[in-house]
Amino acid sequence: MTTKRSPARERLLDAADRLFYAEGVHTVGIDRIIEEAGVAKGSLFYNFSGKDELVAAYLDGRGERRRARIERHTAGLTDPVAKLLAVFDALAEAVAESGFRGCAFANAAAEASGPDSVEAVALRRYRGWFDELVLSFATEAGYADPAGVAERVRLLYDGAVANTQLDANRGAVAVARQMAELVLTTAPRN
Amino acid sequence: MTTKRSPARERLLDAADRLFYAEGVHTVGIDRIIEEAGVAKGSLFYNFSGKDELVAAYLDGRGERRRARIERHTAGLTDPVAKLLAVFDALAEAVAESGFRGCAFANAAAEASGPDSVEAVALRRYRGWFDELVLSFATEAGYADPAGVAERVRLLYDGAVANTQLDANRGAVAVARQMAELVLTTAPRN
DNA sequence: CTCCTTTTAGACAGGTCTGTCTAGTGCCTC
DNA sequence: GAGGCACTAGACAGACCTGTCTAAAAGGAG
Repeated sequence: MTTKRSPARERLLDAADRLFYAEGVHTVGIDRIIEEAGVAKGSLFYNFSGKDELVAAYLDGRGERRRARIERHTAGLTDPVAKLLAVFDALAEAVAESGFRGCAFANAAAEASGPDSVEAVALRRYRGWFDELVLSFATEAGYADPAGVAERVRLLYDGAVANTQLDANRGAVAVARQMAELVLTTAPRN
Repeated sequence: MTTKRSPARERLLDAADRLFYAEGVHTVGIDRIIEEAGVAKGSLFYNFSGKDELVAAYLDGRGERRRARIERHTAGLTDPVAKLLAVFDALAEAVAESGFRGCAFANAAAEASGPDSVEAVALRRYRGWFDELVLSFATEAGYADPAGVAERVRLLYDGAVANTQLDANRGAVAVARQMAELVLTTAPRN
């Protein structure tokens, strides 16, 4: 009952995270993953019910790491406006890592088979969390229209992600942060 | 040598446009397309060299229609700032149509097999065109930093697309346009 | 009417992909 | 040392998917 995890499971998740993110959930088959993980095919089906569950675990891991990263950047900050800006700092850090290819959830959902697929469900869950987080910061900051402020911040965030991914524009996050700063300092507060 | 097109080819393109956009290039097989088009499988391979060419033709059509839509919204306008804002009006029109599911190029590229795939090539072509268009308007408007203005407009545009798609947020385009207006009226000019 | 292009229906081949199954191997614990 | 857990290697089944092929029909143009 210890928290010790089997190495096969971890190696599978590592390989899935790398390959699914870099090349797409649909493009990468389980044979590629078990080969990269150095694991027998049986181990995949022993640890996961199937590819779908592996995909779900991959997205869960991505979400958890994103949550942790934002947490790390907002921890210690008391000003909610600073927290909103720190979300962009967290993004800048993610973008700076090699192999950035946009939002894992958005990419996975783009190739999903339907609105009930694990990819679509994971996307909705992630977006729900993210929307709520930004809205809670905006509310905490005492803006007259917190939902409107949150919407603008989200729009800039998504724009930065898309622009980085589509145009390989490395400065997009900084620009978005700058624009967010403008929005946050000029929006009316209670 | 007339411009008359074979109905089979057109019906194939119609079906491909609908299905590929709604469900993804990878998810939809040629059997689905020929069935929806009411056409024999042989006709697909008679009119196209294979699925890749059909995908390329689908994306070409999307690009052409987007170009025409923006052209329609900017035609008659003389003020380049108004032209930049008209790009958002064109987007608003596209978003209002039922079944909007984000950028066809970005979605296709997300499930592409590699950087040399027809999807990735089409995306780069489209982004090149779009970047150039926005930059040319910004230059025409006489901004001190046309590239910076273009970058901000693109970021807002992409953010609006992503926000509409990911959050089913119908007001995102209007918000993005508003923010663009702010950027365009406050940015320094020569 | 005749030629040539386009289209049809469907069988078929060859590939890939997920998932199952078997038989056996370490390894840890009791 | 016995039993259960995690894992291995690989064959195999079954589904799906692209693309080919055949034999024939429709249709317009000269």
